[in-house]
Amino acid sequence: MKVVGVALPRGPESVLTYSVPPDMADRMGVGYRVLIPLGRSNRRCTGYVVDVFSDQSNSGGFKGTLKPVAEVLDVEPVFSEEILALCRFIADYYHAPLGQVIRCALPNGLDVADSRVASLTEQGRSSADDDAVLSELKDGQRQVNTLTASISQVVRRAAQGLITLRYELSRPKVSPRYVSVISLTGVAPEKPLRAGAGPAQLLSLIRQEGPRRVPTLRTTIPNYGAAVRRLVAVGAAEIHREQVFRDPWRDVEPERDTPPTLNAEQRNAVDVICDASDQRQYQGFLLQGVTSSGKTEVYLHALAHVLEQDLGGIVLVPEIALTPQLSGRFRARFGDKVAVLHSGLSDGERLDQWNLIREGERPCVVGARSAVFAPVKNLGIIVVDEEHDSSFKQGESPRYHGRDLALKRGHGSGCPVVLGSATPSLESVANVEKGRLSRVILSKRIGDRPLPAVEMVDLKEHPPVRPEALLSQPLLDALAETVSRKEQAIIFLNRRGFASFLLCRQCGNVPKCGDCSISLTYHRKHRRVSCHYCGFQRGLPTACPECRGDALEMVGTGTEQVESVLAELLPQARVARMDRETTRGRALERILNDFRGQRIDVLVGTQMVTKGHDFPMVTLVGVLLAEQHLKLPDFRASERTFQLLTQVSGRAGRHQRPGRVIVQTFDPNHHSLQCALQHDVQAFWTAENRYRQMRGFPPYSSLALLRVDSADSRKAQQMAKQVARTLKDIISRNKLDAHILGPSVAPLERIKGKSRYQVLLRSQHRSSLHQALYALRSLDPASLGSARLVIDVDPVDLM
DNA sequence: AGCACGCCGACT
DNA sequence: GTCGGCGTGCTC
Repeated sequence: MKVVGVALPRGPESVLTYSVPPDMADRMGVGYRVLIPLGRSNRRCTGYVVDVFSDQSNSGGFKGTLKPVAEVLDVEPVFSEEILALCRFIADYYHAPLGQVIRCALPNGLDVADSRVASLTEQGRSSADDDAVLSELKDGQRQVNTLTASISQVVRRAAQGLITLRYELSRPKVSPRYVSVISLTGVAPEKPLRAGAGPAQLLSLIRQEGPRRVPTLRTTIPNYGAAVRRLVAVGAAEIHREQVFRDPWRDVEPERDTPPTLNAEQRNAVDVICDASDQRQYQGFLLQGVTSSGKTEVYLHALAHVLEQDLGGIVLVPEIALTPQLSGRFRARFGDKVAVLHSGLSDGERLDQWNLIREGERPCVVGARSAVFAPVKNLGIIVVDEEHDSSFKQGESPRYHGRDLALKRGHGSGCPVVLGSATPSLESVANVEKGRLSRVILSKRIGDRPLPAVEMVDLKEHPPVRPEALLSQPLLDALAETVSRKEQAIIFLNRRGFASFLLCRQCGNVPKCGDCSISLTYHRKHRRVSCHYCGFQRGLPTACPECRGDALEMVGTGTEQVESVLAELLPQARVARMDRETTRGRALERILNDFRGQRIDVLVGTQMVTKGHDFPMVTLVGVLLAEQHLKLPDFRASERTFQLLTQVSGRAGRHQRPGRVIVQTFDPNHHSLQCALQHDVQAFWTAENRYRQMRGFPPYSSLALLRVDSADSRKAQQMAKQVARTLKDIISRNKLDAHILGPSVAPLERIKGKSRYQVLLRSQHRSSLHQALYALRSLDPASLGSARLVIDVDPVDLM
């Protein structure tokens, strides 16, 4: 009897063993999804087959009788051995359950599971009007967990014979979509159709234009449903079902472009990458090119080469940069070979893209971090654009880093991996020095255009003329000048809303979110305050919630305020704003198009404006508060600031006209700012490296952040102490070269009603780190109680 | 995650 | 006394 190991997307974290009924044995294997009975109720759940054994001796030490697999859900595997190997690595390295990792690697919404469904019995129906629980079921059966009544209430009524409970398999949330297509059989209708009527019109339409999708006839054929039925009835036409691919490009005109000629540096970069690809060998590259040096064109040429060899490629980009413009460039070059995968897609669109990739129809994938799991066959290249970007790290379990997995997958698949950036992470630079990555440099901007001149405006010398909007005179002058030349400007401030917080002039109180230790941000447009961490909102308080005084003052500048003050000070300019608030749904596309089409002169925005955009007429970039992030309690604060400044500066002067960047700051001497001013990446690394080495931070050590969350603050603190004690114990008992920092209260002390305490585990050797983390599993999980322990390996921020 | 079991406070 | 609340433990 065959036996399989099944990993589950949620719930039990270990791989469970099931026997395989003989009739299923040849219809499944590793990579198939199966339904398996679970628990004493044998509720059926989706699981992933990760092991197949030919007999029961390999069942992982489980003693009892194995339950049989209930059903095979797929006709072909949904993940390959290659992807499974990657998932196992992630489960190991990031200390996440294997099933959860596999779930992340697959499109959403495919899972099915039994859920408990309640319906009324005859007896229940007769008393339904006098019982709140029963009356909810009058319109038919309902899933028990959607009822307002508690489970025990429902169970009791079931025992009384008022309700029947049974399990029913939920439908998958997404599945392929089909449409009916009508085509001609070639058989002429026996009796001639009445000329001019619906059926005759339809017949001649199909004769002229070929098979039609039935729903499209609605507007062209009178009474189209009847016409279709009639044509089929007389034998002239037939209906078949055809899959429709929900297309994210639906309304976007396909463009074609011709590859430009590369300069010598670009040519060289493409050549070395293609060489590695031709040899089907893993090699890691760091493509370090100043902004506007044509990195994307290098990717495009390398991909073109790979696609010519009938191999596939994956391009990972930060979510925020995955605009229609960027993916449009790939589509313009490679047409229907391109699939996109990002959070803006509906589940249906994503499933269809994923299936097209799996079937080999779309060998080129452009997507956000989870696209590293894309089922591309015969990978010839993986590109990670803006590799330094912290959004490649997933903020929830499994907390993987897309860039590191790209390297891992390339290693496993034997293909080159290209990490591109103007401001590489210190980790990648260190990997160059260790010989793990080969550095390829693009030192020249396209067309030998100079880098923009960066000027620092010391806000102590030039106090903002409008303090509430952080706008100094030099910047305002430059803006006016730019607009008068019919050129465009970008103003960057990494803070949404109108005012960052309210301050009571009487008692000094700053209204905070009830669930988070975060001050509430004022949004003028909606006259509301909101918490940027949990989304809590309320109307603008008229009085101080503490002292009831009416002296609430707005403090701190956000993009909304900058937009409004600019509109007032520069009435001749058309000012728009781009941040999370103004870019809901398709609005991002509209703003980008308007800016590109010069229907906007000045674009005020958050981080969103810094990434990858290419606007020819932008000649001025203003940074309102450059040191904004330098004071954060995070060892990467300087690195972030340098990267952000360099990226945003790179938006200026990308085409014919020279660019100018004005950086406002109260701290003009900080080395991050100075290095960005001089465009001196090398100097920044040298200084930053020295600091990291001295303090023992990555890349000179490996870190894991252990965070304990609990609604009960004392419990969280107590558990963090226990985690620290356990780790200390493990370290000394095994003589590990690792040590811990903390426990300490997290910099963001409370989020969504949970108090957070943390312990930092640090080691020179990754293996010691992992040994300690493995041993941590001996921590009695029961002692955690209602507290939750989060393990974040290689954290990108320590907040 | 979901579900069963078991131990305590609020009612008849 | 019992009902029904929720904390704790298990799922091949």
